[in-house]
Amino acid sequence: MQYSNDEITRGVLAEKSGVNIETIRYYEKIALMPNPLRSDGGHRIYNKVHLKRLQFIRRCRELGFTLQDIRELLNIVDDKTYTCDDVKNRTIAHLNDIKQKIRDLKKIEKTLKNFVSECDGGLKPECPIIDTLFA
Amino acid sequence: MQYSNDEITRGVLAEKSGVNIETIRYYEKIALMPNPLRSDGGHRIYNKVHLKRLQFIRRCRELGFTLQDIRELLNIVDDKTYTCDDVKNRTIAHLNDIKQKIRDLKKIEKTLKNFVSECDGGLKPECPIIDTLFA
DNA sequence: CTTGATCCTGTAGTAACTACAGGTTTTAAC
DNA sequence: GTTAAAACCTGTAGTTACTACAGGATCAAG
Repeated sequence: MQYSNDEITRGVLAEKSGVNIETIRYYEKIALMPNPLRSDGGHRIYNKVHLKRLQFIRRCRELGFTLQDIRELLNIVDDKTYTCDDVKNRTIAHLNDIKQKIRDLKKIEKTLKNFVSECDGGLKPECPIIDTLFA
Repeated sequence: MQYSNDEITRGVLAEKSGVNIETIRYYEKIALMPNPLRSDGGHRIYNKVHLKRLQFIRRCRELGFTLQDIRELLNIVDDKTYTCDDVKNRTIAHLNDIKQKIRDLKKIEKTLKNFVSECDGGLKPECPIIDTLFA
């Protein structure tokens, strides 16, 4: 069995997409990726459509979308029932989540900075950080 | 069986500490919390020392420390082998993680904002966000 | 002494992967 | 044509930090 010009193995798909080879199988299991064709011996055969879809998923993940978000996006794209309005609103909702996370982390950052500034870095078993957290 | 002045049940400990009642059992299982005394009938009996420890854990979690970080902190505190220097360094290391996370999220925020600004919010199945992610 | 609240245990589910074992197929070299 | 290594196959288990449930026991109040 030979893979023709457009056809690639899972390993090659992993390389080209930047997605872990095991993760590809995982996405298939949870039906984010379709069941691919198989060789006579049972090896998966992928093509450019799979690659595009997997890259889409990877980019969405890098932007912090959950797999559920991505599933919904892919569904409306597959259906062609999506609108720019819908996608925009989903993106805004996600952006708001991200903003909230940044706010939360900044609060933590501030607290940690205060903690660090109160430590003399001495070598005795006494520390204002521990004292505060145990108060 | 009666719980005396200092002694409290798991439910009360959960309330006072702000930690979920099931989570308390989880922390015991993974040995972050010690095995408490038991009543004749097998119910857990906690006291103020448990409460302090659990609050310490909760505060650390709220600051984004992992359970492994907290385990190490508790170990050196229990041992009395901790120093201000050590705690300070751990805190700085964690602070750096937090800073990195903020940077990562800000990058995402920027990308998402760009995406949103490019959408006209129309009702047709065409959207620059989808186009970009699928490119 | 009954009843309802709380507790007990073990186990399973969540998100999003990642890694492994033990076996088969494919490919390249000879 | 054979062999050996690389890549693939499957199912399953592990990761983090919980949370929730079922089915039963205990506890406190009336």
